[in-house]
Amino acid sequence: MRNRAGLETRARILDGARGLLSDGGLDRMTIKAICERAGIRAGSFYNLFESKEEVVLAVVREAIVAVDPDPAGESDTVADLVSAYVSFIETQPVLARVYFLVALSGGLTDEKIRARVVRHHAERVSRFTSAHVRDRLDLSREAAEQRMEALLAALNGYSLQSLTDPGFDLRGHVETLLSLEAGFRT
Amino acid sequence: MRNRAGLETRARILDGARGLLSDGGLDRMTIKAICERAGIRAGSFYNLFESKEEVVLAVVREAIVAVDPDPAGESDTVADLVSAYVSFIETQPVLARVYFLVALSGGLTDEKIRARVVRHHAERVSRFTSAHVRDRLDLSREAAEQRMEALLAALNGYSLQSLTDPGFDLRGHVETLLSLEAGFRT
DNA sequence: CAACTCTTTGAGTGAACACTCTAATTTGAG
DNA sequence: CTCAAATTAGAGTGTTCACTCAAAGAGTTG
Repeated sequence: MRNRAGLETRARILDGARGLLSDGGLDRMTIKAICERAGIRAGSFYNLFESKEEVVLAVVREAIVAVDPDPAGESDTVADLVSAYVSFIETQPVLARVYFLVALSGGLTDEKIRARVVRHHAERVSRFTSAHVRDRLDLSREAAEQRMEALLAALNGYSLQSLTDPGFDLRGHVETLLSLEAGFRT
Repeated sequence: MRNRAGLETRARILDGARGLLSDGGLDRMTIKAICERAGIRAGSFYNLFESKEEVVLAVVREAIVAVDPDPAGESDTVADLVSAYVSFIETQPVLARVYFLVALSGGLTDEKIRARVVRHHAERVSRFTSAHVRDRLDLSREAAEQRMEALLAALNGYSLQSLTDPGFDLRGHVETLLSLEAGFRT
Protein backbone atom coordinates (compact mmCIF):
# COMPACT_ATOMS: atom_id res chain seq x y z
CA MET A 1 0.00 0.00 0.00
CA ARG A 2 1.71 3.07 -1.28
CA ASN A 3 -0.64 5.78 -0.05
CA ARG A 4 -1.60 4.72 3.43
CA ALA A 5 -0.44 7.96 5.01
CA GLY A 6 -2.47 9.93 2.49
CA LEU A 7 -5.64 8.04 3.34
CA GLU A 8 -5.14 8.70 7.03
CA THR A 9 -4.60 12.39 6.39
CA ARG A 10 -7.69 12.41 4.20
CA ALA A 11 -9.73 11.01 7.05
CA ARG A 12 -8.32 13.57 9.49
CA ILE A 13 -9.23 16.38 7.10
CA LEU A 14 -12.80 15.13 6.79
CA ASP A 15 -13.04 14.75 10.57
CA GLY A 16 -11.82 18.28 11.04
CA ALA A 17 -14.17 19.68 8.45
CA ARG A 18 -17.14 17.86 9.94
CA GLY A 19 -16.27 19.07 13.42
CA LEU A 20 -15.91 22.65 12.28
CA LEU A 21 -19.21 22.53 10.48
CA SER A 22 -20.70 21.22 13.68
CA ASP A 23 -19.15 23.85 15.93
CA GLY A 24 -19.54 26.99 13.89
CA GLY A 25 -21.25 26.30 10.60
CA LEU A 26 -19.95 26.84 7.10
CA ASP A 27 -18.45 30.23 7.90
CA ARG A 28 -15.94 28.87 10.36
CA MET A 29 -14.97 26.03 8.05
CA THR A 30 -11.87 27.59 6.50
CA ILE A 31 -8.86 25.81 5.00
CA LYS A 32 -6.70 27.19 7.77
CA ALA A 33 -9.03 25.90 10.48
CA ILE A 34 -9.40 22.51 8.83
CA CYS A 35 -5.62 22.15 8.55
CA GLU A 36 -5.16 23.11 12.19
CA ARG A 37 -7.58 20.41 13.28
CA ALA A 38 -5.99 17.87 10.97
CA GLY A 39 -2.47 18.82 12.10
CA ILE A 40 -1.20 19.56 8.61
CA ARG A 41 -0.26 22.54 6.38
CA ALA A 42 -2.28 23.91 3.51
CA GLY A 43 0.01 22.26 0.97
CA SER A 44 -0.87 18.82 2.26
CA PHE A 45 -4.55 19.64 2.03
CA TYR A 46 -4.27 20.45 -1.65
CA ASN A 47 -2.24 17.34 -2.28
CA LEU A 48 -5.28 15.30 -1.28
CA PHE A 49 -8.23 17.48 -2.29
CA GLU A 50 -8.81 19.53 -5.40
CA SER A 51 -10.59 22.31 -3.58
CA LYS A 52 -12.39 23.29 -0.42
CA GLU A 53 -15.67 22.74 -2.21
CA GLU A 54 -14.82 19.07 -2.62
CA VAL A 55 -14.56 18.68 1.14
CA VAL A 56 -17.73 20.67 1.80
CA LEU A 57 -19.64 18.57 -0.70
CA ALA A 58 -18.29 15.39 0.86
CA VAL A 59 -19.53 16.45 4.26
CA VAL A 60 -22.87 17.66 2.88
CA ARG A 61 -23.31 14.39 1.02
CA GLU A 62 -22.73 12.64 4.34
CA ALA A 63 -25.52 14.79 5.78
CA ILE A 64 -27.95 13.96 3.01
CA VAL A 65 -27.22 10.26 3.27
CA ALA A 66 -27.38 10.42 7.04
CA VAL A 67 -30.95 11.72 6.91
CA ASP A 68 -31.82 8.28 5.63
CA PRO A 69 -30.80 5.76 8.24
CA ASP A 70 -31.99 2.78 6.22
CA PRO A 71 -32.57 3.67 2.59
CA ALA A 72 -32.93 0.06 1.49
CA GLY A 73 -35.34 -1.04 4.20
CA GLU A 74 -38.34 -2.87 2.81
CA SER A 75 -39.99 -3.88 6.03
CA ASP A 76 -40.13 -0.58 7.89
CA THR A 77 -43.38 0.79 9.18
CA VAL A 78 -44.21 4.49 9.01
CA ALA A 79 -43.66 4.68 12.75
CA ASP A 80 -40.16 3.21 12.27
CA LEU A 81 -39.33 5.74 9.59
CA VAL A 82 -40.63 8.62 11.68
CA SER A 83 -38.67 7.46 14.69
CA ALA A 84 -35.50 7.15 12.62
CA TYR A 85 -36.05 10.66 11.27
CA VAL A 86 -36.49 12.10 14.75
CA SER A 87 -33.40 10.27 15.96
CA PHE A 88 -31.40 11.76 13.16
CA ILE A 89 -32.45 15.31 14.01
CA GLU A 90 -31.77 14.72 17.69
CA THR A 91 -28.35 13.13 17.29
CA GLN A 92 -27.09 15.05 14.24
CA PRO A 93 -28.52 18.56 14.55
CA VAL A 94 -25.49 19.96 12.79
CA LEU A 95 -25.90 17.84 9.69
CA ALA A 96 -29.63 18.47 9.80
CA ARG A 97 -29.06 22.21 9.88
CA VAL A 98 -26.66 21.95 6.95
CA TYR A 99 -29.24 19.92 5.07
CA PHE A 100 -31.94 22.57 5.53
CA LEU A 101 -29.56 25.43 4.81
CA VAL A 102 -28.48 23.79 1.58
CA ALA A 103 -32.09 23.26 0.59
CA LEU A 104 -32.95 26.88 1.33
CA SER A 105 -29.93 28.77 0.13
CA GLY A 106 -29.82 27.04 -3.20
CA GLY A 107 -26.90 24.77 -2.51
CA LEU A 108 -23.77 26.76 -1.69
CA THR A 109 -22.39 27.56 -5.08
CA ASP A 110 -23.67 24.49 -6.80
CA GLU A 111 -27.12 24.02 -8.25
CA LYS A 112 -26.60 20.25 -8.40
CA ILE A 113 -26.74 20.07 -4.63
CA ARG A 114 -30.16 21.72 -4.50
CA ALA A 115 -31.42 19.29 -7.13
CA ARG A 116 -30.04 16.44 -5.06
CA VAL A 117 -31.95 17.63 -2.02
CA VAL A 118 -35.18 17.83 -4.02
CA ARG A 119 -34.64 14.35 -5.44
CA HIS A 120 -33.79 13.01 -2.01
CA HIS A 121 -37.03 14.39 -0.62
CA ALA A 122 -39.01 12.73 -3.40
CA GLU A 123 -37.36 9.42 -2.62
CA ARG A 124 -38.22 9.77 1.02
CA VAL A 125 -41.84 10.51 0.21
CA SER A 126 -41.84 7.37 -1.90
CA ARG A 127 -40.39 5.26 0.90
CA PHE A 128 -42.84 6.59 3.46
CA THR A 129 -45.69 5.99 1.02
CA SER A 130 -44.63 2.39 0.42
CA ALA A 131 -44.59 1.77 4.14
CA HIS A 132 -47.98 3.46 4.53
CA VAL A 133 -49.74 1.38 1.89
CA ARG A 134 -48.33 -1.75 3.51
CA ASP A 135 -49.91 -0.65 6.77
CA ARG A 136 -53.13 0.68 5.33
CA LEU A 137 -54.31 -1.56 2.54
CA ASP A 138 -57.52 0.44 2.20
CA LEU A 139 -55.65 3.49 0.85
CA SER A 140 -54.76 4.05 -2.77
CA ARG A 141 -51.14 4.90 -3.49
CA GLU A 142 -52.19 8.44 -4.39
CA ALA A 143 -54.09 8.97 -1.16
CA ALA A 144 -51.23 7.49 0.85
CA GLU A 145 -48.74 9.74 -0.89
CA GLN A 146 -50.75 12.86 -0.08
CA ARG A 147 -50.86 11.80 3.54
CA MET A 148 -47.13 11.11 3.67
CA GLU A 149 -46.31 14.42 2.04
CA ALA A 150 -48.32 16.10 4.76
CA LEU A 151 -46.61 14.01 7.45
CA LEU A 152 -43.15 14.82 6.11
CA ALA A 153 -44.01 18.51 5.84
CA ALA A 154 -45.01 18.47 9.49
CA LEU A 155 -41.84 16.57 10.46
CA ASN A 156 -39.71 19.07 8.57
CA GLY A 157 -41.58 21.96 10.16
CA TYR A 158 -41.11 20.53 13.65
CA SER A 159 -37.45 19.86 12.92
CA LEU A 160 -36.96 23.40 11.74
CA GLN A 161 -38.40 24.61 14.97
CA SER A 162 -36.30 22.32 17.12
CA LEU A 163 -33.19 23.61 15.34
CA THR A 164 -34.26 27.18 16.06
CA ASP A 165 -35.48 26.63 19.60
CA PRO A 166 -33.23 24.26 21.58
CA GLY A 167 -35.91 23.84 24.23
CA PHE A 168 -38.42 22.41 21.77
CA ASP A 169 -39.49 18.85 22.56
CA LEU A 170 -39.30 17.37 19.09
CA ARG A 171 -40.06 13.78 19.94
CA GLY A 172 -42.95 14.76 22.18
CA HIS A 173 -44.55 16.87 19.50
CA VAL A 174 -44.09 14.16 16.89
CA GLU A 175 -45.69 11.64 19.23
CA THR A 176 -48.60 14.00 19.68
CA LEU A 177 -48.94 14.39 15.95
CA LEU A 178 -49.05 10.62 15.45
CA SER A 179 -51.73 10.28 18.10
CA LEU A 180 -53.80 13.10 16.56
CA GLU A 181 -53.83 11.27 13.26
CA ALA A 182 -54.07 7.70 14.44
CA GLY A 183 -54.11 6.41 10.89
CA PHE A 184 -50.38 7.06 10.65
CA ARG A 185 -49.65 4.30 13.11
CA THR A 186 -49.71 0.64 12.28
CA MET B 1 -36.08 68.38 5.51
CA ARG B 2 -32.35 68.33 5.61
CA ASN B 3 -31.68 64.66 4.89
CA ARG B 4 -34.16 63.72 2.18
CA ALA B 5 -31.51 62.34 -0.20
CA GLY B 6 -30.08 60.21 2.58
CA LEU B 7 -33.44 58.61 3.29
CA GLU B 8 -33.89 57.70 -0.36
CA THR B 9 -30.44 56.18 -0.54
CA ARG B 10 -31.15 54.29 2.67
CA ALA B 11 -34.23 52.78 1.07
CA ARG B 12 -32.28 51.80 -2.05
CA ILE B 13 -29.63 50.13 0.10
CA LEU B 14 -32.26 48.15 1.97
CA ASP B 15 -33.91 47.14 -1.32
CA GLY B 16 -30.61 45.91 -2.70
CA ALA B 17 -29.71 44.06 0.48
CA ARG B 18 -33.10 42.36 0.64
CA GLY B 19 -32.86 41.17 -2.94
CA LEU B 20 -29.33 39.89 -2.51
CA LEU B 21 -30.16 38.03 0.67
CA SER B 22 -33.02 36.36 -1.10
CA ASP B 23 -31.15 35.55 -4.29
CA GLY B 24 -27.94 34.19 -2.92
CA GLY B 25 -28.08 34.17 0.84
CA LEU B 26 -25.76 35.97 3.19
CA ASP B 27 -22.66 34.99 1.22
CA ARG B 28 -23.63 36.99 -1.82
CA MET B 29 -24.73 39.94 0.26
CA THR B 30 -21.48 41.90 0.13
CA ILE B 31 -21.04 45.63 0.53
CA LYS B 32 -19.88 45.85 -3.06
CA ALA B 33 -22.95 44.01 -4.36
CA ILE B 34 -25.32 46.06 -2.23
CA CYS B 35 -23.75 49.28 -3.47
CA GLU B 36 -23.98 48.14 -7.08
CA ARG B 37 -27.71 47.47 -6.69
CA ALA B 38 -28.22 50.77 -4.90
CA GLY B 39 -26.17 52.68 -7.47
CA ILE B 40 -23.77 54.19 -4.94
CA ARG B 41 -20.14 53.82 -3.73
CA ALA B 42 -19.01 52.18 -0.55
CA GLY B 43 -18.39 55.51 1.11
CA SER B 44 -22.04 56.48 0.83
CA PHE B 45 -23.04 53.22 2.40
CA TYR B 46 -20.97 53.92 5.48
CA ASN B 47 -22.33 57.42 5.69
CA LEU B 48 -25.78 55.95 6.32
CA PHE B 49 -25.05 52.69 8.11
CA GLU B 50 -22.60 51.86 10.85
CA SER B 51 -21.83 48.40 9.52
CA LYS B 52 -23.01 45.65 7.24
CA GLU B 53 -24.54 43.89 10.21
CA GLU B 54 -26.90 46.81 10.79
CA VAL B 55 -28.37 46.35 7.30
CA VAL B 56 -28.66 42.61 7.69
CA LEU B 57 -30.54 43.03 10.95
CA ALA B 58 -32.84 45.66 9.44
CA VAL B 59 -33.78 43.33 6.56
CA VAL B 60 -34.29 40.42 8.90
CA ARG B 61 -36.52 42.46 11.17
CA GLU B 62 -38.60 43.37 8.12
CA ALA B 63 -38.98 39.72 7.22
CA ILE B 64 -40.12 38.71 10.68
CA VAL B 65 -42.74 41.43 10.80
CA ALA B 66 -43.89 40.69 7.26
CA VAL B 67 -44.68 37.06 8.07
CA ASP B 68 -47.69 38.36 9.98
CA PRO B 69 -50.08 39.99 7.53
CA ASP B 70 -52.68 40.83 10.17
CA PRO B 71 -51.36 40.47 13.69
CA ALA B 72 -54.29 42.26 15.31
CA GLY B 73 -57.14 40.35 13.66
CA GLU B 74 -59.64 39.05 16.17
CA SER B 75 -62.29 37.65 13.89
CA ASP B 76 -60.21 35.45 11.60
CA THR B 77 -60.97 31.81 11.11
CA VAL B 78 -58.21 29.20 10.87
CA ALA B 79 -58.88 28.98 7.15
CA ASP B 80 -58.39 32.75 6.85
CA LEU B 81 -55.10 32.58 8.73
CA VAL B 82 -53.88 29.67 6.62
CA SER B 83 -54.84 31.47 3.45
CA ALA B 84 -53.04 34.61 4.57
CA TYR B 85 -49.95 32.56 5.37
CA VAL B 86 -49.95 30.90 1.95
CA SER B 87 -50.45 34.27 0.29
CA PHE B 88 -47.47 35.63 2.13
CA ILE B 89 -45.22 32.80 0.96
CA GLU B 90 -46.49 33.13 -2.60
CA THR B 91 -46.20 36.90 -2.85
CA GLN B 92 -43.12 37.46 -0.67
CA PRO B 93 -40.87 34.46 -1.25
CA VAL B 94 -37.88 36.72 -0.73
CA LEU B 95 -38.79 37.69 2.80
CA ALA B 96 -40.01 34.17 3.52
CA ARG B 97 -36.64 32.72 2.55
CA VAL B 98 -34.89 35.29 4.68
CA TYR B 99 -37.12 34.41 7.60
CA PHE B 100 -36.29 30.70 7.34
CA LEU B 101 -32.61 31.37 6.78
CA VAL B 102 -32.47 33.45 9.93
CA ALA B 103 -34.34 30.85 11.92
CA LEU B 104 -31.92 28.19 10.72
CA SER B 105 -28.61 29.92 10.89
CA GLY B 106 -29.09 30.65 14.54
CA GLY B 107 -29.59 34.35 14.13
CA LEU B 108 -26.43 35.36 12.27
CA THR B 109 -24.23 36.87 14.93
CA ASP B 110 -27.06 38.07 17.07
CA GLU B 111 -28.83 35.88 19.56
CA LYS B 112 -31.62 38.41 19.93
CA ILE B 113 -32.82 37.75 16.41
CA ARG B 114 -33.18 34.05 17.05
CA ALA B 115 -35.16 34.76 20.20
CA ARG B 116 -37.38 37.10 18.25
CA VAL B 117 -38.15 34.38 15.70
CA VAL B 118 -39.02 31.94 18.47
CA ARG B 119 -41.27 34.46 20.20
CA HIS B 120 -42.93 35.34 16.93
CA HIS B 121 -43.74 31.70 16.26
CA ALA B 122 -45.27 31.33 19.70
CA GLU B 123 -47.49 34.33 19.07
CA ARG B 124 -48.65 32.85 15.80
CA VAL B 125 -49.48 29.55 17.45
CA SER B 126 -51.50 31.50 19.98
CA ARG B 127 -53.43 33.36 17.29
CA PHE B 128 -54.18 30.18 15.35
CA THR B 129 -55.28 28.50 18.55
CA SER B 130 -57.66 31.32 19.44
CA ALA B 131 -59.23 31.05 16.02
CA HIS B 132 -59.48 27.28 16.32
CA VAL B 133 -61.28 27.30 19.66
CA ARG B 134 -63.73 29.82 18.25
CA ASP B 135 -64.47 27.38 15.42
CA ARG B 136 -64.43 24.21 17.46
CA LEU B 137 -66.06 24.79 20.80
CA ASP B 138 -65.72 21.09 21.66
CA LEU B 139 -61.91 21.36 21.91
CA SER B 140 -59.99 22.42 24.99
CA ARG B 141 -57.42 25.16 24.50
CA GLU B 142 -54.63 22.61 25.06
CA ALA B 143 -55.99 20.23 22.45
CA ALA B 144 -56.52 23.07 20.01
CA GLU B 145 -52.98 24.31 20.57
CA GLN B 146 -51.51 20.89 19.84
CA ARG B 147 -53.48 20.75 16.62
CA MET B 148 -52.42 24.24 15.58
CA GLU B 149 -48.78 23.50 16.33
CA ALA B 150 -49.05 20.51 14.03
CA LEU B 151 -50.81 22.56 11.36
CA LEU B 152 -48.18 25.29 11.50
CA ALA B 153 -45.40 22.74 11.37
CA ALA B 154 -46.93 21.31 8.22
CA LEU B 155 -47.37 24.79 6.73
CA ASN B 156 -43.76 25.62 7.47
CA GLY B 157 -42.63 22.31 6.01
CA TYR B 158 -44.63 22.85 2.84
CA SER B 159 -43.33 26.41 2.57
CA LEU B 160 -39.78 25.21 2.96
CA GLN B 161 -40.34 22.81 0.12
CA SER B 162 -41.94 25.39 -2.12
CA LEU B 163 -38.93 27.64 -1.59
CA THR B 164 -36.60 24.79 -2.52
CA ASP B 165 -38.62 23.42 -5.40
CA PRO B 166 -40.14 26.19 -7.55
CA GLY B 167 -42.51 23.71 -9.20
CA PHE B 168 -44.16 22.80 -5.91
CA ASP B 169 -47.88 23.61 -5.74
CA LEU B 170 -48.03 25.12 -2.27
CA ARG B 171 -51.67 26.16 -2.24
CA GLY B 172 -52.79 22.86 -3.70
CA HIS B 173 -50.96 20.87 -1.06
CA VAL B 174 -52.28 23.05 1.73
CA GLU B 175 -55.81 22.60 0.39
CA THR B 176 -55.26 18.85 0.38
CA LEU B 177 -54.01 18.98 3.94
CA LEU B 178 -57.09 20.89 5.07
CA SER B 179 -59.35 18.37 3.40
CA LEU B 180 -57.47 15.44 4.95
CA GLU B 181 -58.07 16.89 8.38
CA ALA B 182 -61.53 18.32 7.92
CA GLY B 183 -61.63 19.50 11.53
CA PHE B 184 -59.30 22.35 10.60
CA ARG B 185 -62.04 23.93 8.54
CA THR B 186 -64.95 25.82 9.93
C1' DC C 1 -25.74 84.93 -1.64
C1' DA C 2 -23.37 83.04 2.15
C1' DA C 3 -22.81 79.62 5.58
C1' DC C 4 -23.51 75.23 6.89
C1' DT C 5 -24.76 70.52 6.87
C1' DC C 6 -25.63 66.49 4.55
C1' DT C 7 -24.21 63.47 0.93
C1' DT C 8 -21.22 61.30 -2.30
C1' DT C 9 -17.05 60.04 -4.15
C1' DG C 10 -13.05 57.08 -5.08
C1' DA C 11 -8.82 55.79 -3.74
C1' DG C 12 -6.90 53.13 -0.15
C1' DT C 13 -6.27 50.02 4.24
C1' DG C 14 -5.15 45.70 6.36
C1' DA C 15 -6.94 41.25 7.16
C1' DA C 16 -8.56 36.90 5.65
C1' DC C 17 -9.49 33.97 2.13
C1' DA C 18 -8.73 29.87 -1.24
C1' DC C 19 -5.20 28.19 -3.57
C1' DT C 20 -0.16 27.33 -5.82
C1' DC C 21 4.58 25.93 -6.12
C1' DT C 22 9.02 24.20 -5.18
C1' DA C 23 11.87 21.82 -2.56
C1' DA C 24 12.58 18.70 1.24
C1' DT C 25 11.26 14.53 3.51
C1' DT C 26 9.18 10.13 4.25
C1' DT C 27 7.79 5.70 2.69
C1' DG C 28 7.27 1.22 0.77
C1' DA C 29 8.09 -1.80 -3.19
C1' DG C 30 11.62 -4.27 -5.73
C1' DC D 1 19.81 -0.89 0.01
C1' DT D 2 17.93 1.86 -3.74
C1' DC D 3 15.05 4.68 -5.88
C1' DA D 4 10.83 6.48 -7.41
C1' DA D 5 6.54 7.83 -5.86
C1' DA D 6 3.82 9.78 -2.32
C1' DT D 7 3.60 13.11 1.15
C1' DT D 8 4.68 17.20 3.45
C1' DA D 9 6.13 21.92 4.68
C1' DG D 10 6.01 26.70 4.26
C1' DA D 11 6.48 30.73 1.89
C1' DG D 12 3.97 33.16 -1.46
C1' DT D 13 0.07 34.39 -5.03
C1' DG D 14 -3.80 37.16 -6.22
C1' DT D 15 -8.42 38.18 -4.90
C1' DT D 16 -12.06 39.73 -2.11
C1' DC D 17 -13.71 41.29 2.04
C1' DA D 18 -15.54 45.04 5.38
C1' DC D 19 -14.37 49.34 6.33
C1' DT D 20 -11.92 54.32 6.41
C1' DC D 21 -11.00 58.99 5.11
C1' DA D 22 -10.14 63.40 3.03
C1' DA D 23 -12.06 66.17 -0.15
C1' DA D 24 -15.46 67.60 -3.46
C1' DG D 25 -20.31 68.34 -4.43
C1' DA D 26 -25.30 69.32 -3.52
C1' DG D 27 -29.10 71.22 -1.13
C1' DT D 28 -31.31 73.80 2.69
C1' DT D 29 -31.73 77.61 5.68
C1' DG D 30 -31.19 82.28 7.37
